[in-house]
Formats: sequence, structure tokens, C-alpha cells
Amino acid sequence: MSRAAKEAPGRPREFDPETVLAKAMDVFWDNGFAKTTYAMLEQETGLRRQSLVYAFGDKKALFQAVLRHYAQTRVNVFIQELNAPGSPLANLERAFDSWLEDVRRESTSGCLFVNTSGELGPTEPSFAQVIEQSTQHLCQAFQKTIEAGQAQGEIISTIDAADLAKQAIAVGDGALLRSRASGDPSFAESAFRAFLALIRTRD
Amino acid sequence: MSRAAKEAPGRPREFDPETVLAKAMDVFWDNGFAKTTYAMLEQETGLRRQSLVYAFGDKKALFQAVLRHYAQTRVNVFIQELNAPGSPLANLERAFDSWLEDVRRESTSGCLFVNTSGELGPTEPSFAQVIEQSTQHLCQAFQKTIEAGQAQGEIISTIDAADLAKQAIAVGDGALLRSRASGDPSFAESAFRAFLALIRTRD
DNA sequence: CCATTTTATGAACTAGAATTCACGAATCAA
DNA sequence: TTGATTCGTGAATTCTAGTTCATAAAATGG
Repeated sequence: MSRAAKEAPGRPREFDPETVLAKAMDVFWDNGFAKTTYAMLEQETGLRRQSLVYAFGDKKALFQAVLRHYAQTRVNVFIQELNAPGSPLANLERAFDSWLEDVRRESTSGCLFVNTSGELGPTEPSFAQVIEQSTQHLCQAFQKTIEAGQAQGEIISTIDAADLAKQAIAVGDGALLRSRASGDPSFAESAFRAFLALIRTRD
Repeated sequence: MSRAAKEAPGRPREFDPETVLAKAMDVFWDNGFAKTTYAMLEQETGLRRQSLVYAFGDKKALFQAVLRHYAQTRVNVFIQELNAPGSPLANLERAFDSWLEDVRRESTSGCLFVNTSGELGPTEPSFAQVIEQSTQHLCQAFQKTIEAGQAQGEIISTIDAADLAKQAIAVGDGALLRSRASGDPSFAESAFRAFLALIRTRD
């Protein structure tokens, strides 16, 4: 991964792109795409706007890189939590719990993909595509975990796992959205609690 | 409602505010708050920008009026569907069906409140308040319907109705968001189908 | 040491959009 | 008819924000 870091011809860049991307992500996450200005990005990253443009392209290209960074960090670790060994139902509970932790820590941030989908919808295909692809991966991970839970008898098996997976994502997205808008984590807590109780097999 | 329309001192306005508000709502609904320009609003409403400013105030005030109009029309008819006489479960199904119809007809619109929450979150309290209040009304309507269904034995009663109501809203919001982003109604169809199947009592 | 290439910086440019100004038009009261 | 009040219209204004230009700095290769 870290090869070919020496033989560059010109002046070496003085920053780590991943680190800068992470900082930029926070700015976009807090403010959305339209309301984020280069002045904010300069403030947070410490770079001048032209350096950002040079390294990542214009504002849209930068945001696209940010979305990919979000998918590779946030969403993928979430997927790994779902794929952990052990009880599938427990994995689901832990996944929702980690969402709740985010909501409790900084309730006004929500999910970057949810916020972006709400702000821009399908109007910017380059953004929508990144989000769509990552969401499908997440959906598959949910489905796989749910199917495993159904096979083990932990999760109700009278309902199609693919439908349940989509419902899980819908609940997560909706709850994060509402919690962000209201600044109150209790909405997400209620919704998640109800969902987990519903899919558990009765005994 | 339509009293006191004659005794105005000056020149009478040449348009119906409600009609104009409905047209403006469509523009904001399609484009979001930031991306909507006065040029678009002029195009759609037929009014000049200064007439809009004079009648409704600046852009934020206009959008606030639009949000209230949305609550009074769209959301309130939805609530009435939930409150209809007859089977509570059937009312729930009909309510979700009417959401689906919207998604199928114009899949890229979604819900104005969801889109706005995603775009602006809590940064504009005057917007967030209108949305929050309307959402609470909707939540109460869901809860009431669910409680009635539980009393009649149609709906599973081992889970708190308040939690279920929040989950219903989360599913609706999330599914509308995703369907808008992808342009595909099938996500909402799956999520709704799973939710309705889950809350129905097994027999 | 010189040519080349890439990066950093400051300033200028440009476009778009919300707001405001000034004036004409329409209605009512007296 | 006149004055007061509100509404409609077109243009000007002002400001913000993304993009681009020109130049300096720092590395590599021969």
C-alpha cells in the first residue's frame, strides 16, 4: 500500500490526503454540500483552497471523494460488525447500538448518506451512485445476518430476509434523520427497540 | 374562512395566496431550499419576485409558509386516513399504500419534510419547528391507530404502541428517502410489506 | 548546477442569486 | 375628483462563493 512514495518527480505534498479527507468529511457532514464553503474547509483542514482543488478537483469531486471515504470507513466497519462471528441477533443489536452511540454523542450529525440523499436526491448522479452502491452492500450484509439468524431460530422466519433487510435500513435511516432534526436520541431508541423486539422469535 | 375579502383599503392582489403557495411548494419540493431560485419561482407561479417578497416575506419566510401548507394539506389528509372508521390495521395498510402511490407516481420527490430535514437538519429552527410539530401529530395518530388495533387483536400487543408508532414513521421516512435517491419504488414496497407483516398478529 | 515537474500561495475574476429601490397601477374613502 | 393605501413591475445593487491566473517554492534527474 505505501510503496512508491519516494520516486515522485516534483515537489512532495505536505499533507496526508486521507487525513485531509477525514477533516473535510466532518465539515460536509455538519453543514451539507451546498452550505459548505471553501472558507470552512480551509479553516478545518489547514490547507488553502487551491491546494484542495489541485489535489482533489473542484467542489463536487472533493465531495465525491469524501463520500467514498465515508463508505470505506464508517459504513464498512458497520458491515464488519454485522459479519462478526457469534449470534446474528446479537450482531444486529450491537450494530444498532453503535448507531445509537453516534446519535447520543453528536445528535445533530446524523448519517452523511442520509443527509446527502435528502439534500440532493438523485439530482447529482455521481453522488447518488456512491451512496447507492454502499447502501446495497449494507443491505446485503443485513440480509446475510438476518438469514443466519433465521437459520438459527433467533429471528422470525415467516418474513423474507431481503424485505427485513430493507426495513432495517429504512428504520435506521429514518430514525437517524429524525433524531438529527429534533436533536433528541429518544426517537431512534424507540424505533430500534421496537424493530429488534419485532424480529425476535417469541418463546 | 373566506370572510373579510372586500374591505381592504388599497389595490387588491391579483392572485390567490393558497394557489401560489401550492405552486411554490412543488418547486421547493423538487429542488430543495438552497437550489430553489426566484427565477424558478417566477416561472412556476407566474408572479414576479417582488410580489412574492411583498406577500410572503423573504425566501425563508416563504419556505416556512410552504412547510405549513404541506403540513396542512399532505400530512393532515394522511392523518385523517389513519383516523378513518373501520379496521385499524386496514387503515395502516391504506396509509402506507397512499405513500407508495406517491412514490410510484413521482419517485424523485419523496417527502418534503424528509428532504428538508436532510438538507438543513436543525440549523434552521424555524423550519425544524414546523416539521417537528407536524411529525408529532403524525406520531400520535399512528400510536392511536396502533393502540386501537392492539385492542381489537389485529396488531401484536407485546410491544409498546408508542415505540411502534415511531418505528412506523422511521420506516416511512427512510423508505421514502431511499426510493427517491434510487428512483426505484421497490425499496419502499419491501420495507412496508415487511413492517405490516411484522406487526400483524399471527394466527 | 540547470531543467523539469509537482506543489503551495496570494490575488483576481466571474457568475449567480437574494435583496432593495423607485415608479406606475388599481382600488377605496371622503 | 383627490388622497391614501396596497399591489405589480423592472432595474439596480450588493454580496457571497467557486473558479482561475500568475508566481514562488521544493523536490528529482542528468
